[in-house]
Amino acid sequence: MSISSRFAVGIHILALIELNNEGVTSSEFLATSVNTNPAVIRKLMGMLKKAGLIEVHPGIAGAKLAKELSCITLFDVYKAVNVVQEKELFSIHESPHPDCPVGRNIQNTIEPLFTAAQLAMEKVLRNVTLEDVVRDIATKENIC
Amino acid sequence: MSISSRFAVGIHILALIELNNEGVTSSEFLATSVNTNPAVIRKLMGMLKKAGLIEVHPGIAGAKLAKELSCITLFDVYKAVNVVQEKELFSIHESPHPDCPVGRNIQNTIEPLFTAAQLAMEKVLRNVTLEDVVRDIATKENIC
DNA sequence: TTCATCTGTAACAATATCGATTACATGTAT
DNA sequence: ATACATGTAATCGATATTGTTACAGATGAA
Repeated sequence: MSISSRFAVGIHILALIELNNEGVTSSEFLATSVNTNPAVIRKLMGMLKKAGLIEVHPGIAGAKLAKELSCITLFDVYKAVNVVQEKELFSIHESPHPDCPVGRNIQNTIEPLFTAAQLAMEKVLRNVTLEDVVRDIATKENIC
Repeated sequence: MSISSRFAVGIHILALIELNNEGVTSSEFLATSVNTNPAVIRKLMGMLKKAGLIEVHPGIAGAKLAKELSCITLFDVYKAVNVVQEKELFSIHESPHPDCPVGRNIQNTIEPLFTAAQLAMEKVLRNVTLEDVVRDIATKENIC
């Protein structure tokens, strides 16, 4: 199991919109960089738009960031592209047998533990902004 | 996307082996409590056995814990049942375009961030033992 | 107005994983 | 020998992902 690459692609899209700030960042342009289909990009752009992260308009080429880079965290992207639902990173088997002490309690016992683990992961995502990502890319470019 | 319920079922199995300590914990007994098929349980028992968490023998009914409850963490179970590979909780799109500054750096930039998030989640799992789980179940039983 | 170009979106296929099911080989004790 | 357990492979339906095609709708320029 892996979390959908929509998350990684979403980050890619936002970083490229920023670094291509003076150009027109169309779905086709993005698709070439990501190496996928423009329709896939447009679907993701729709999600990012709905989450208020980018501005994009029908018939008008190009997307722009709707927020400061430093105000967009990886968690914002993660929620925008809908890869993991709240409290559902781990799935719990349904309908364990109620006549068994373990069966009738396991869900309630495990759920807060799983949620805590998920929140710890998400906390790391909250503490990284797209500015950090873009800066890292810029640094790597200058070194090479 | 959700992490396979094999993890939750693995915890269920180990907790029930403990609480049924004086009885015979066969795959059929476990399957009834979990509400699934005995073959599913046997497959999981094989994984738990391979990881050194339980003892179980062909032809002999019942499984026993191979370690102290307090020495088995949720992380041990998580690794045993093979639900998430190292550094692969998040998937990253392959083959981004090397002619683009973002395309040629995004993977290296993102990977450590994703790994850090995964490790934070796993750290929580390392800090919970099956003893904690069983104690919580026992507490819930006494209250009811 | 007409046309080219872009976004928005739906439908569909290929692939992978999960969980359940069935079947059967193998091991053990009586 | 038989009864019963584990070990394991094959298969199936359901679901999610990713890519692909197609087309409707919006926009701006000729």
